[in-house]
Amino acid sequence: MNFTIVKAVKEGIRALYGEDINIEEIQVQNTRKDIDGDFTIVVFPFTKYSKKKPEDTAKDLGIFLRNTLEEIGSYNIIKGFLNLSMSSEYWISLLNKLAMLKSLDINLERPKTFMVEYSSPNTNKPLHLGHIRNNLLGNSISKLLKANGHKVIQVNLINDRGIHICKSMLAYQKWGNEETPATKGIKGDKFVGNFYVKFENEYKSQIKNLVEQGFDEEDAKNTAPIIKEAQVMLQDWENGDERIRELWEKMNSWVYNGFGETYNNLGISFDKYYYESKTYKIGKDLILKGIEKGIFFRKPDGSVWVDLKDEGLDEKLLLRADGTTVYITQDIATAIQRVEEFSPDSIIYVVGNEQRYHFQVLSLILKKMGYKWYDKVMHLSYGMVELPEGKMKSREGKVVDADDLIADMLTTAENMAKENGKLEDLNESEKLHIINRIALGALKYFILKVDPKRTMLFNPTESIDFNGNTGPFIQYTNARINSVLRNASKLNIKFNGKASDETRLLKKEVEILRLLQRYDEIIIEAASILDPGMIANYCYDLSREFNQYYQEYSILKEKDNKILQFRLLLILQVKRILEHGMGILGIEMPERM
RNA sequence: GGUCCAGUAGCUCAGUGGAUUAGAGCAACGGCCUUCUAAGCCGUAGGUCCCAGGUUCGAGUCCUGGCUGGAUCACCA
Repeated sequence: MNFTIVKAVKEGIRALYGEDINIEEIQVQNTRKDIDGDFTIVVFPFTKYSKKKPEDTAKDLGIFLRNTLEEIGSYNIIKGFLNLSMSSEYWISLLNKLAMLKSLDINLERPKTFMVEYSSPNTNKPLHLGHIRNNLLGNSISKLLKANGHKVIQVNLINDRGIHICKSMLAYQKWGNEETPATKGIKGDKFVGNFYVKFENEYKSQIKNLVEQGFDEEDAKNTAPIIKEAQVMLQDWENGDERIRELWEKMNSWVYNGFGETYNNLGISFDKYYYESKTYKIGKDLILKGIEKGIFFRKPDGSVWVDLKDEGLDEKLLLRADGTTVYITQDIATAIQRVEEFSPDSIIYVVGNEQRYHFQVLSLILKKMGYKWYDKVMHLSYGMVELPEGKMKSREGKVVDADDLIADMLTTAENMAKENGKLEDLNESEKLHIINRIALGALKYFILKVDPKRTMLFNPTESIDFNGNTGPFIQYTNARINSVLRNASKLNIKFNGKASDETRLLKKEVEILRLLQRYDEIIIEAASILDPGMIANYCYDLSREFNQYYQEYSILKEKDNKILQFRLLLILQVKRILEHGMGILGIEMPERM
């Protein structure tokens, strides 16, 4: 419709003032809520053609548009703004068209292929709230792109090797006593994470001792015996030492079991896993070849670097002096592998904003290596989740653990249901199912409604809300609609799934239709800036509109069958869009609550 | 110090092609359940949109400078 109006305005300016204007000059916006109208045209830019006051120009244009477009019912003018109100026939046909759509996904002639990498955990510590934001964002972005008609490959790159893993392995060797997650009765990732903490504690106390003996801080960090041992272990690992490899595989499998449980709870899955341990060698070879080609250079100590000064950056390390690889080494290899295997149009890395520099460097190195697709590497850089006392630090144990948080949400959801006297007539498993959806809905919505690039604050003492602009509010709206539809069938109301042209519409109904009309626009825009928050806020607005409508007017008590049919169709479409939108956020709707 | 990001109500956040009187939720206060689910609805109160300039008929939005907070510039990942 938007475009139809723009075209008509262009014609109008030509007919009225004889000027052929650029369509960029024509601004058609959605009319503000408190003003009558559906679309607003800003007429200020046209006054230079009309040589008239804005009000008079708007009047000319209003008359012209009303005569040209039958969809326009009426118009009004406020200052330099021409507000158009569409006819009720227009809205009803819009609703009927929407109802006939098989899918709310955008239909694209030429879908693109996106690879979305997210989660990418280290196998030395359990997941925390920051990872939750990452996982939810990655998952939701993938769904958002799919809803836009694209093909999406969701991948997870497991950082399963490196000095950090050796730290927990070493601690296990020293203090593990052959315990396992099973004998201890705790989740595998937690079990391994504990040993990582044990290492860090021992490391810290060794540094402290050395400093007391007169070493300076840097020296102490480098010469502490335990870090030396870990470095040796990393070399042994790279050399394929069997005992080390065995331990490594055992501990990693514990971690994967633990992560699997958390992913499962969050409703997240991947199409493909990449393991750093399998790609780092390819990366190393590529670097060595790069030296021969003169792309990279070796320093006297044997370490390998790339010089990015001509790109405005610094030198960057690619291989350590002892020949072991760093993070970026395998990222280079993985990117190349992915392009060869899937030739995606874009690889989106969902990684925290602290790694901006890293991905800038990655892309530039690929460019230097001669890969023309270097600009397909896209970093979706999201903000940290902070606690009231500041950033979360896993080494200091100042984190909100992912599993604990999910468990807390479940308890809260259960208490809320009890308090409100809900779900009492259901059996345990039904109750659990619904509570689970509500708890996760609250958590997911809380995280995803915030613009990804913003640093967000989480206050654990003020637990996540279930009222207001929240997931449960939207789920509740949907549950109410379900209830109306159930009652309709109990009352033997025959629903014919079509609205009649002759239905008279309430103002509130038009407001809802206006929102429904914008849904595809919202999906497209949200995808273009990779912000699921837009979807969340849209669903909230729509839910609010519906609740106001619901409170003020009765659907099922309506005597006029035409109106009743219209209302049923309207709320069914609201439900459909809410489900679709929340689905993009990875939030499932309970049938009732 | 360089680069990047952010600063909107007491708190958490919308406002993303400049446009009509800057919006929600939470917290506070006051109303609405014999009427389709009150996890809801209505109302009251709450603002120097960090500051100063500039562009514009018009700036929370664009530009410049500054202030504050965060990230980053590692043989960490």
